[in-house]
Amino acid sequence: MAKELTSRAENYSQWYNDLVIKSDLAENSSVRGSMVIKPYGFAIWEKMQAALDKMFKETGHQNAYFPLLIPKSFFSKEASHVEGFAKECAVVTHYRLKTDENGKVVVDEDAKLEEELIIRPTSEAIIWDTYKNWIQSYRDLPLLINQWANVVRWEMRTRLFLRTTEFLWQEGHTAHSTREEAIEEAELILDIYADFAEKWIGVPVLKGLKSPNERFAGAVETYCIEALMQDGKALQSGTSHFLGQNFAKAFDVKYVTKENKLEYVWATSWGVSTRLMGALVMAHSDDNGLVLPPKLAPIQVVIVPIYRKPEQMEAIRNKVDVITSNLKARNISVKFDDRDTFKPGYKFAEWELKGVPVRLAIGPRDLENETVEVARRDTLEKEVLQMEDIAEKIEHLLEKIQDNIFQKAFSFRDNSTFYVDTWDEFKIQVEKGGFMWAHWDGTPETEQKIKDETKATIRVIPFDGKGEAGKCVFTGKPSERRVVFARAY
RNA sequence: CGGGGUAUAGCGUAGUCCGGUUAGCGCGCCUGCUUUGGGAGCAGGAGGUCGCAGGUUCGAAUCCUGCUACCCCGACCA
Repeated sequence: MAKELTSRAENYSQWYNDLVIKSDLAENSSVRGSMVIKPYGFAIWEKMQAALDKMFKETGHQNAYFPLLIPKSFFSKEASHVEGFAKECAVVTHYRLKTDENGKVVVDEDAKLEEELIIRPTSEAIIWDTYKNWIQSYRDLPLLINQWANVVRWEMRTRLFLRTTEFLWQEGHTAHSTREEAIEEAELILDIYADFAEKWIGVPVLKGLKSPNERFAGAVETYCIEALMQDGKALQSGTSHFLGQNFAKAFDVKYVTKENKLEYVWATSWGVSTRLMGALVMAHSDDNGLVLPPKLAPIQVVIVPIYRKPEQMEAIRNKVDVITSNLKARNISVKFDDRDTFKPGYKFAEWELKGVPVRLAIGPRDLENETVEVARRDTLEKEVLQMEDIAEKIEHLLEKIQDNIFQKAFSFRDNSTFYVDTWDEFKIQVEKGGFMWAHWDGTPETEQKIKDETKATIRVIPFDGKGEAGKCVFTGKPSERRVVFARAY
């Protein structure tokens, strides 16, 4: 294992890359733009999945699975949807390989598909084509389906977790009988996402609407949660779309009302992806490595023995067995690092790099005094505690850590949030990073011009935005409320 | 897709300009002994089609031609 991590101050983006690789979350694969998620990283993703999946099910959603390959013609049905994704679709054109005269494997040109298949960049098309058959009556509604899947978007430039060619996500697709109910659904999901981000990942988020420029292709309204990373850039962390009747009309999905009238259904779609892993890494970690929120850490407590002789190790092991079973009884995941091939100092550094929230060290001194050294990853503080009720103390400590990293991220965001009223201020602040609450005249043209000049976009039109009126920071035209600008990932 | 760069062991690199013994070093890996409260030390060892394909030459990691892949900066994006 390499010893040094690039520091955040030195090169934030290098730090992020180093950290993801060195902490064993993921690595680049031999496939352009696609990563291998390694067991340690995947364990975190599985915990995210489990928590979200539970929340979806508790709110009446069911999981299903739809095909990876989508006939090309399906994409031409919703015009703005195609336009949004056309430039980044992988296309399957043949179904067979053969060996040529030089012994090389080549595509068999005789095996050309009648109609090309698109590897899903998102599943609206195939799902709405299916829903057409599932929905006839108001009794079939609402239809609340979620899918855990992989999708492919042929991005120009990729970064581990933040943007990869193939990524894992969940996508919810719901159908409703009224506009109001669909909007309610989109908002409900947004609340779930925000809750998950804050209570599990420990990342505070702003909730609100996207501006028209940033809206999902085919949506009437896009809701989002937006987080702020340590380098002052924003990360869109989840989106929930109110699709109106766009997809119902494109795929001809109608239902009969109680009054025996034929109506198009109302729709939503919503998703979060492995990008959340990127948010997790960038929000809390430091120059020593990952800092994982206890609720998502694959290993919550690691125990490092300190010993010289085999007899000491045995005495420690006996003590550790007791602690371990007490912790497990409280649903706390523990690892006893009894590898005899590494010294304690090495192990301390390694588990720090991997972000394990709590580390216990037990040596001869502790056995003698009935104590244990407890180190917390978030603050790097160490203290020696009495062994009595240790499991309970650790359980409380984990809660405290979960809370502390959220608070820390919250005050970071607070200190990186600015009210900006003039264009000069805007241009200066944008270089420093952070969320900028500014007035905007509401036109896509102005947003585009601001983006062209500063690379900053409207990240979110927040729900809790103060209703105060003002003048657009760029054009000086009247504005009803402030919106949040930032440079984004 | 535009601009720039790189390709040598699992990883990071020296050597390339100016061709010449057996391609060197660090990390990691293997074996042994000593070590263990913040990234151990010593000794020994294994590991290389020098990105691919041609060419020049007595001789190519090094020079020439073509190809490929990857990285960085833009435009695009969850």
